[in-house]
Amino acid sequence: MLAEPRRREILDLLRSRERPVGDLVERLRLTQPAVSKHLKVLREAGLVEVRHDAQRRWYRLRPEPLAEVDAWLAPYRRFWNERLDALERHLDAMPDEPDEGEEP
Amino acid sequence: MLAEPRRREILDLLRSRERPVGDLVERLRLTQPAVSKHLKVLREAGLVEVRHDAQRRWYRLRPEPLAEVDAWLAPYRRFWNERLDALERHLDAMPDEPDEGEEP
DNA sequence: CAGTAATATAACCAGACTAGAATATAAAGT
DNA sequence: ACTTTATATTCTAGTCTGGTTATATTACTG
Repeated sequence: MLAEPRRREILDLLRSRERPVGDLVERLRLTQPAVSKHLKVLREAGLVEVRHDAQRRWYRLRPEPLAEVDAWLAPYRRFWNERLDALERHLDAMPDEPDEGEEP
Repeated sequence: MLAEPRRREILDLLRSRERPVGDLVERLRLTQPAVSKHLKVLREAGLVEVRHDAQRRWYRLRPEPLAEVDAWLAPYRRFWNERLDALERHLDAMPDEPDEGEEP
């Protein structure tokens, strides 16, 4: 889902402002159907929403689902902060100790 | 990459402690080759690292790459916080207004 | 050294995914 | 009503991916 680079590009573009499909087509240098299909996926995942204005469809970002990703990430953030802190303390305490590491 | 549910499960398991492959195989109820392949992907993405202990391979989490994901997510976090704040203020200010969007 | 345990790699397959071309739909403009 | 503009959908072909079975590798054990 967020692995798809085009999809991430779309999200990045929508972060600054809402945009019609044609605008995204230009910037991504993809065909219009391809973009529409990505938008469909993003819509169904709840990551974007549409506003109809005559024939134009304005797409914009929706915050909630990314908050979920963020929530999933939260425990990892704790984890890596601990580890990095520990590393810092380690380096700070013993600045010329050889590394015990196992590199294949 | 992180879209893969099995891969996320593996990461979740490794968050608590380092584990040998067989342990992951049991818990995921997947065949051993499948797990080994996921681990390869995770290794190449730098998300996990291995320690050799006789025939056993102990896998453990590496913090750095998730920090990158977090960094990618950061601007979105700003975005949705703003939006949710705005929504709150909106609901607070006009408790019985019908819903409609705001333009840039 | 033969045998076994733990894991990795190879070969293969079925389903999912993406992109393109062609076509359909929807709303305006004339 | 016909045409144009903007977007969606369908069909199809190629690629990617995750899983399985079978085999190889690596390290301990008798």
